[in-house]
Amino acid sequence: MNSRFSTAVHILTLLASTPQERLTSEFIAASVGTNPVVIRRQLALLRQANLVSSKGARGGGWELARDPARITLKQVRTALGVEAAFRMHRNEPHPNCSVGQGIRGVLENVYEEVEKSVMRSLAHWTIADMLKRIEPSS
Amino acid sequence: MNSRFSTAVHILTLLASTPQERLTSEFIAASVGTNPVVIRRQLALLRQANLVSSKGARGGGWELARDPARITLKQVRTALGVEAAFRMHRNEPHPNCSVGQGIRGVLENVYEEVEKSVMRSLAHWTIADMLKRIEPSS
DNA sequence: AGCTAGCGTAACTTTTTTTGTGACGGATTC
DNA sequence: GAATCCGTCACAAAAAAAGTTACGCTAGCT
Repeated sequence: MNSRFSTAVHILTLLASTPQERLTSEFIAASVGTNPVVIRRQLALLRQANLVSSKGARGGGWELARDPARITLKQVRTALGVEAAFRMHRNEPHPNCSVGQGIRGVLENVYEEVEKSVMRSLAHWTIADMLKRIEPSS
Repeated sequence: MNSRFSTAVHILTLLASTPQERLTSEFIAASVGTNPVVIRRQLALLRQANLVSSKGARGGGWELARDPARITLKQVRTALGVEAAFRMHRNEPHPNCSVGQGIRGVLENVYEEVEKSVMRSLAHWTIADMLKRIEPSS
C-alpha cells in the first residue's frame, strides 16, 4: 500500500490533539510537510465516512466529527477505499496454462483472508490511542 | 505491496505442477506472460531462501527444492524481502509539531503488529494447497 | 455590498516506483 | 566447440503516486 494511510492517521491525530479548534488545510499541510490540496483530498474521503467535518469560509477549517476514541484505524482504512495489501499480477497468463488460468481465483481467496486479518489488527487501535502514545504525559 | 508476490506464487505453483521436470525461465515467462529476466530475478530470490534450485546449460532450468507441502506463502513473502504492507509517509513533518515528530514511532508499532498478522495468515497456506485448489481432480 | 479566508475540485506536472528489455559473460551438456 | 540456459547489469518504458496551479463557491466580516 501507499503512504496515504499514514498521512491520514497523522492528520486525524493532529486534529485530535487540538480539540475545540478548527485547523485549516494550509496549517495541516505545513505540519505534515506537503501541499494543502493533498490534505483536502484525504480529508474529503474521511468526511465521506463521517470521521471529520469541514467548514468553508473565514474561520473555517477541519475538526473531528466524533470522539477520537471512537475512530479506529480500521475505519480510516475503509474510508480511504480498501486497497488490498497485495496486488494481483496483471499479465495475461498463457491460455494453455491451467495454473495460470486458475491461480488468480485461489490468490483472491488468500488475499481476502489476509485483508480480514489486517482489518482485525487495525480495529484494535484508535486515534485516541495514537495521541496517548505520542504524549504520554497529557 | 506490488504484484511480485503474486507472480512468485504463480511460478512456484507452476513448478509444483510439473514435478520431475525442469522448466526454463523462458517457458515460465511464457506461461506467466512476461519476460524471462523478470522470472529469473524472482527465482534468484527464491533460491536464496532454498525454495527452488536452478541448473544452467542445456537441459537446465528450475525446480522446487523441496516438497510443495513444505513451502508456505509466509516463506515466499520472507524470501522476496518483507516490504511492509503499509508505508510511512516520507515528508518531513514540521519540526514544531509534536504530533508530526511522534507519529512515526507509533505507526511503526502498529505496522509491526499488522505485519505479524499478515504473516500468520500466510503461514496457513502452502504451494501444495494452491495447486490442490486449482486442480481439485488431481 | 464587497472583501477575505477557506474549502472543493479538476487538470496538469513532476517524481517515484515498478516492470520490462537488450546485451553479454559463464557454465554445462552434448 | 557449439548450443542452451542461467546470472546479472544497465537502461527503457510504463504505471502509479504525489504535488501544483488555478479557479469557482460559500460564509463570515466590516
